[in-house]
Amino acid sequence: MTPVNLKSLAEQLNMSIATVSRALRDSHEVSEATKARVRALATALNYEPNAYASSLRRNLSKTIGVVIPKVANHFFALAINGIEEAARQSGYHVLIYLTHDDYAREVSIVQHLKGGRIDGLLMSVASGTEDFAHIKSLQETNLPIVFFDRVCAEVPTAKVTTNDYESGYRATEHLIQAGCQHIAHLLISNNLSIGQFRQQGYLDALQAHGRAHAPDLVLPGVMDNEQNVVLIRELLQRRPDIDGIFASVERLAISTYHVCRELGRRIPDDIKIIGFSNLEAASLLAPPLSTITQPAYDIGREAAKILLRAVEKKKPVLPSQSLVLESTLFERDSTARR
Amino acid sequence: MTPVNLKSLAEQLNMSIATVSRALRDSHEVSEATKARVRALATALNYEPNAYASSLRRNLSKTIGVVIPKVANHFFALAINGIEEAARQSGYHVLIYLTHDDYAREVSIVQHLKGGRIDGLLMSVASGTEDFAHIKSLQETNLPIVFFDRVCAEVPTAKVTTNDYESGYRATEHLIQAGCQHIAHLLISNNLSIGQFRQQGYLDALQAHGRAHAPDLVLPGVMDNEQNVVLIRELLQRRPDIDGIFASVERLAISTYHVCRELGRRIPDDIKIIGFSNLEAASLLAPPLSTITQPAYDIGREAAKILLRAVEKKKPVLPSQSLVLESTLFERDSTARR
DNA sequence: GCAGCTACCGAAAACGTTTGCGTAAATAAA
DNA sequence: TTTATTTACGCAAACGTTTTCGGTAGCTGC
Repeated sequence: MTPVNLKSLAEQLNMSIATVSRALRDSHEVSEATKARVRALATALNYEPNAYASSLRRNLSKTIGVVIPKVANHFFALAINGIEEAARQSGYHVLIYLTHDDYAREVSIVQHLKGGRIDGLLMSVASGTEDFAHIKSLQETNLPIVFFDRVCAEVPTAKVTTNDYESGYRATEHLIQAGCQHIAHLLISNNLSIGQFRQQGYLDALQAHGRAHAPDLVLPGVMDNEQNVVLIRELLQRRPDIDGIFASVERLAISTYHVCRELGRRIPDDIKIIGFSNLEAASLLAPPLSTITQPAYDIGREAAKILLRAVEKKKPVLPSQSLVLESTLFERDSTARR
Repeated sequence: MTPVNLKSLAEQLNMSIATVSRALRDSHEVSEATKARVRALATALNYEPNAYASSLRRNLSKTIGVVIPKVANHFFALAINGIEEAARQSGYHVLIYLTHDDYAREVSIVQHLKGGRIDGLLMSVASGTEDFAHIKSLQETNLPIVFFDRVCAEVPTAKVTTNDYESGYRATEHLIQAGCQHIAHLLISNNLSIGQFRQQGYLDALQAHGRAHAPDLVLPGVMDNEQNVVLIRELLQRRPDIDGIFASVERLAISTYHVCRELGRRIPDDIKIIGFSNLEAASLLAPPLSTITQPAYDIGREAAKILLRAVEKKKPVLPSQSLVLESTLFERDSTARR
C-alpha cells in the first residue's frame, strides 16, 4: 500500500508535486481544469496533508496550547469548551496541559512548549506560582500568550478576567444586607491577583458599611480538600460568632457545607454562605447555594479569539486587548434572611 | 538573534549536526566528553528540539488525541484528568476535540486526524453516531484506537468500560427493594451500547423480581436539556403511578429533580431516584442523590495506558486488552425507604 | 516582428531533525 | 607486523510540505 501524499498524487496525475500542492491550496497559478483533477483524486484517496511537514515548512502549527490548574472543575471545563469552539471555528487544534496547581509542573510544561509545538498559549496560572521567569522566557520567543482568570500581572499581554473586585464587594454587601455581623472570607490563595481583588472588594464593602475588619476572619485556602475542611472547622470553632461566609472558590463553599453539616450549623439560619461557583446543581443543593457565577464559557472563547487574532495576523498580543467580563450574583436560600 | 537549533549549536561547538543530535539523545556513539560539552551549551541556550521536524522525520508525534462528546461534565473531565496523567508520565501530549454529540462534527474531526497529527486516539463516541465508517477508515491507516465508556462495538480494538449491565441491574433492584412498584428508565440514547447494557440490566432485574415490563416506562433522552425536562414532565404526568426512576445519565437525574420540584412530587416519599453520576456535590443535594458512580479517572488513565503501550511497542491494540472496571452504588436519601 | 504581458507549470531549495553509511584513528587479536 | 574490531565522528539522504525562481507557451499592442 503506497502512502497517499503529494508525491504519490503527483505521479498518478502525471504532474509535479508543486502543482498538486498549489491546486489543493487553491492557488491562482493553477488552471481550474487541473485543480478539478487534483481535487477529485485527493478526495477519492482520502488525502490528508501531513500536519508536521506543513508545520515544519511554514513554521506554523495551527495548534494552540491551554495550560490550566485542573479540568475536573466546572469553571475550567466550561472555559475549555469555549476555547475549543473558537479554535475549531478557525481550524486550530487544542493541546491541553494540567498543572494541578504545582509550580514545578507548570515550569516543566512551559519549558517544553518552547519546542514550537504551539502557535499561541492560553493560560491560567497555578495558585502556587510566585516566580514568573518561565513564562517571561517563553514570551521572549515571541509566542503570543493570553491569560484568563488566574492572570499573571507581571507579563505584559492581554488578560481576560471577570470583575473580581466588584464581585467581592457585592457578595460581601449581600451578606451584610442579609443581616450578617461577622463575615469570613475564604480566599483562594494569597498570591493570585484575582484573589487579591476579591479580598479588596470584601474589605472595602466591610468598611463602606462601617464594619471592622478582623484579620483572623480571612482564611487562605490550600490545595488539599481534606486540609481545607480541617481549617474551616477550626475557623468556625475558634470564632463561633461567624454568621456569614464568602468563599472565593467553589470547593471552599462545598467544604463549608460539609463542615456546617458536621457541626450542626444551620444554613442560612445560623450562618449564611455565598461563593464563587459554576456548579450547575447549585439550585438543587440543601439549601440552594447563592453564587457569584463567572461566564466561564465566554471567558474561554473570548480569550481564544484574542489569541487567534494575534496568531493569524502575526502580531503580538497587547495588554490593551484585555477584557473584563461580568459575573452574575444569584441569590438563593443559603443567604436568605430569616 | 540566531535561532537555537542543532545547526547553530553545531557551529558554536565546531562539530557536526549529527554529533550534536546524537549527544542530546544520549547515543553510545558519542564520547562522554563531547556529550558534556553539548549538553552544557544546550541547557545554557535553553535549546528545545523542534517538535515538528522530529515528528516528521521519525513519523512519531508523541501526541495522542482525545475525542469526546463534551468536557463540561464531571465524568469526562475526570477521564481527561486520568488521560493527561498517563500521557504526561510517558512524555506524551494530549490534543482534545469535542463532538458535542454531533455526528457530522465527529466525522469531520476523525477525518482531520488522518493527517498523522497523532500517534493514537482515545474516543468516546457521540450518542447520535450510527455509522462507524469514518472510524473504521481511520483505523485502517494503522492508527491505534482505544474506546472508553461510549464504545463502538463494530470496531475491533480495546475498550475500557464499566460493568454497565450489572450496574443497571443493581440500580433497578435497589429501587425495587426500596419499595418501588413502577420504575421508569431514563435512557441515554438508543444506539449507544452502554445504554443497551444498562437497559438490559434494568429489564432483567424487573423480570427477576417478577415485575412486568411496560415499554412506555422507558424514555430515551435527547441532546437538549430543555427538551428532556419536557419529556420527563410528560412521562410523570402520563404515568402518575411511577414511584421510581433510574436515570442512565447524570443530566437526566438532575432534570428529574427539577421536574419533581415543579410538580410537587416529594423525593423520596412520592418518587425515588437513582442515577449514574460523578457529581461531587451529590451528597449535598436536596435530598442527597443516590448514585452509581463510575471510576472516571481510572477509566481515562487505564485507557490511555493501554493506548500508549501499543503506541510505544508499535503493535496494534487488541480487543483482548479490553478492561471492565466496577462502578460503585452510593445509597443516599433519594432512594430511602419511608 | 518584437517587447511586454499573462497564465500555467516544473525544478529545487528550504524547514530541523534523525539515521544509514563511511572512515579515520585507536585498540585488540592473531 | 598484519588483520579485525571498536570508538567517535562527519556526510548526506531522507521525512512531506511550501515557496522561490524560473521557464515556456500563447497572447496583446505597437
